[in-house]
Amino acid sequence: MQPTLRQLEYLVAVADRGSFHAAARACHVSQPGLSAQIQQLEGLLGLRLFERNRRRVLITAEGEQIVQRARELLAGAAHLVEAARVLSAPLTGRLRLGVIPTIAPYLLPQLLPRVRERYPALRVELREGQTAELVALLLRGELDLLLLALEARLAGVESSALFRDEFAVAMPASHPLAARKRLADSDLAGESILLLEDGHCLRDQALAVCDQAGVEEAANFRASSLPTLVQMVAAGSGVTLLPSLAVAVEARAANLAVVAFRDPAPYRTIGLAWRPTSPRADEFRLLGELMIPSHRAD
Amino acid sequence: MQPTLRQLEYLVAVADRGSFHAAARACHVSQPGLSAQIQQLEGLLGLRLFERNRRRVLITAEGEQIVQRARELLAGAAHLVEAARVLSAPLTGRLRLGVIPTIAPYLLPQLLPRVRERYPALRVELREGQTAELVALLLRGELDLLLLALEARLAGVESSALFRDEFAVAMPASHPLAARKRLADSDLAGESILLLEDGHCLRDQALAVCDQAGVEEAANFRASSLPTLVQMVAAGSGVTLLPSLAVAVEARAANLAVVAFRDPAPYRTIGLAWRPTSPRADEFRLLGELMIPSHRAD
DNA sequence: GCTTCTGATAAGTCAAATTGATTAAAAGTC
DNA sequence: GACTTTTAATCAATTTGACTTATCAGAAGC
Repeated sequence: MQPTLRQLEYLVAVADRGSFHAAARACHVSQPGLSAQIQQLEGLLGLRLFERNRRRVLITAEGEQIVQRARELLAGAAHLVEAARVLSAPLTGRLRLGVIPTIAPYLLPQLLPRVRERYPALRVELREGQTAELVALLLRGELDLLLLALEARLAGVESSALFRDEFAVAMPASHPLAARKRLADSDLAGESILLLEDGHCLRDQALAVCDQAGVEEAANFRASSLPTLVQMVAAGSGVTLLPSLAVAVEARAANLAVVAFRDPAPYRTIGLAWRPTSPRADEFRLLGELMIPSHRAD
Repeated sequence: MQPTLRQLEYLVAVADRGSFHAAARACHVSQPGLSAQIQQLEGLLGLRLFERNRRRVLITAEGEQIVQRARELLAGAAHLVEAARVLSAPLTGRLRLGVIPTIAPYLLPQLLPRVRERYPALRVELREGQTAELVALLLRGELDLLLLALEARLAGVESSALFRDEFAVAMPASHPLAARKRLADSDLAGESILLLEDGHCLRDQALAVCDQAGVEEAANFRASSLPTLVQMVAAGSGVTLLPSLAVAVEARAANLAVVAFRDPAPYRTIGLAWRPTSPRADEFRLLGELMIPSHRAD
């Protein structure tokens, strides 16, 4: 014979709360009803799941193991239902999206209206944060999907690349290199390079480019955001690397020049990430198509 | 809301058999009862799982995906029940054990009586075969547990080492080395080494030892079993490597001498292997304790 | 000693799964 | 072309079993 999912729900509820009464309340059933189901489950499995001391409920060692399996099973059932919902109506309901600060202000203004138009039943809830924080929230189940740079260390998540975002060099308009059409890594030699503060994955990627070019970061200066960084560059404090995504917006600053690298230009990879167990992976790939620039352009 | 496990069982049955009638028969319910449950499931999930043509049942693309998840869920439920059975009464019921031919005749005669004595409710069903064949059977679910040498390529299984089985050198009693107490690798130089035929993992391990010792296999001879190999050695055709496990039995051959290697002697690792998803892993480790020589000796 | 927890028990209720009989449609058979 | 067979759906009746309320017995706190 087989236990029912409901019995397993009750089991997990009692294990979580350490009380039949509290568990019954949480499951919206009466305590005797829940007790009966637990007893039936114990009979079915042939072992005692709880020690009842008249005063306190203690889970047995065997019960602990069964509870763990029950949790996985219930999660699987929830995923099945969620997968069905996705299949019957993809991209509807709530989608909690995390975006890093060096993407959000540049991609979202074009993206969100397109999403609203294409998937009007999708309710996007945004959260801006740095990669490490977003990944932690994703794995804890407080976010559904991340939009970020895939070069960062992404442990325990599944991801899909969307497009390359090439770096360019931003400098004061008066800078000697400002008149050049294209730059090589080596042209940066001797420049004072300004970067974002710690924690931004863009900082790490820019540092990697500097490493390769043999340039060092300017001491005593780290900006907390890209707009600030650009202002400092425009004010003549140095040069910086700017992702193409940000150029259209940030290059409007007065006294700023932006010059691209020669091919092959350094780049970061913009992509999506989700929990490997998420039943919505197909949905996310579909949504990703809206985010690719060639699609935005049409 | 949540589907019930029973509904998922019915779903899988219909998907497997392509017929409501056949599925109902297999589930021991009436066809209307099963139909009703499938309809309810479709309503619950909000999608059509089957296309009914009045004549033939076709599963939809969405249904296919749900069925796959349902299968996993049902397997998980079965594993939970199985785990409970193991917890309440470990080492009872049927255990289908696969053993390789270079272990079976030497370890089982002592092991099986001990198992019968210690776990009288355990019904051991034996199957002898080479590693590759046994692993395939294990993964297909036709065996529960393997007893073999862990040096072999074991993909997709979980394993646990039991003990080291050191190699010794078997030779004709008249051989010049037969009088030595211990041998080094280098003493084998110039010898004609006889080995088992292809497919035996013991052959690969012995070859590795020969490689290290710089000795080559004798051409034109490969034995199909250890006893044959030992007979050939006793008849003067050459020398061979014999695992300690086999020495007690095989060294009884007339005109045969067996000499151990100096420390560190080459060895193979005898261990157990099972499916990573098997709920009986704890049980297997328990059984493994009976197989360790120090335990056999008491 | 009283109250107030705890979980187990008993009896009755009710929703829902199931059954058997039947129907409608499609495909094969003569 | 009429007949048989087989399909899944439908309907009414039945049974099952999860659920409820009311109650009990033991343990702890005041």
